[in-house]
Amino acid sequence: MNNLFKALSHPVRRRIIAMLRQGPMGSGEIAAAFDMSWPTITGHLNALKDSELVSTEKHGQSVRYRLEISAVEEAMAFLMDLTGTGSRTPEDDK
Amino acid sequence: MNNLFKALSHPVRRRIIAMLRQGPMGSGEIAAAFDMSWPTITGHLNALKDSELVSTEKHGQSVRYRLEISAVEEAMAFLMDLTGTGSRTPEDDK
DNA sequence: ACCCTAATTAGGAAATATCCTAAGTAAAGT
DNA sequence: ACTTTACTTAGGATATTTCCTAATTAGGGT
Repeated sequence: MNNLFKALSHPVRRRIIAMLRQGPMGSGEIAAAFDMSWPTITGHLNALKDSELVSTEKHGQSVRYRLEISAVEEAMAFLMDLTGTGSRTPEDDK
Repeated sequence: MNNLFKALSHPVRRRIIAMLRQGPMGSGEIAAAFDMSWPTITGHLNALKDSELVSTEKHGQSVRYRLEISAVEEAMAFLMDLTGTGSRTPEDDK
């Protein structure tokens, strides 16, 4: 939960997940879209993986990154709870 | 937008906004709920104010912090766009 | 005027994040 | 076996965040 919002807190990582909305992409393909070194992007991808916002899948020598909607929904649930009037547990605050 | 997610990225700040769900609170009242110094909590409150997730209102010598639902909704809109299939603009990625 | 209560700002130490270049791994082609 | 392609890990400089204590501001009461 904490890693989730931390992952979302960087503009580059948000842009990456926005890109992945259209479907899985390779690491290099993602890196090419940014004005930063490939290793830096790998670092951001690792952060996204730690947060479970993305998952990976090897396809030969390339690695495809896929957006994990379930994690996005988890973040949304937290925010929804803030706007709604429903009941909540202390669990939500972690 | 960036400040918004950055504000949400710290567990203490998330707990604060969860507390404010039940209504506005004073700075000291909030600080008392944490095992940290009051100035540290003031720092977090300032971060929340910068992100526009909370607003303040002076009431005599005490300051009340209020949750701003509109900012929560802005964050939610970003996430919703990720899960949905609707069209999107580059504006969203900021 | 003086003090108390409520809260913030200042300054600084320690931890974490962000970015780079260089080096390493691993699959695929020749 | 060697090379190329695709990508990650290692190491390190710099920037930012997080937290503390001490000092300050501001309103209210006596």
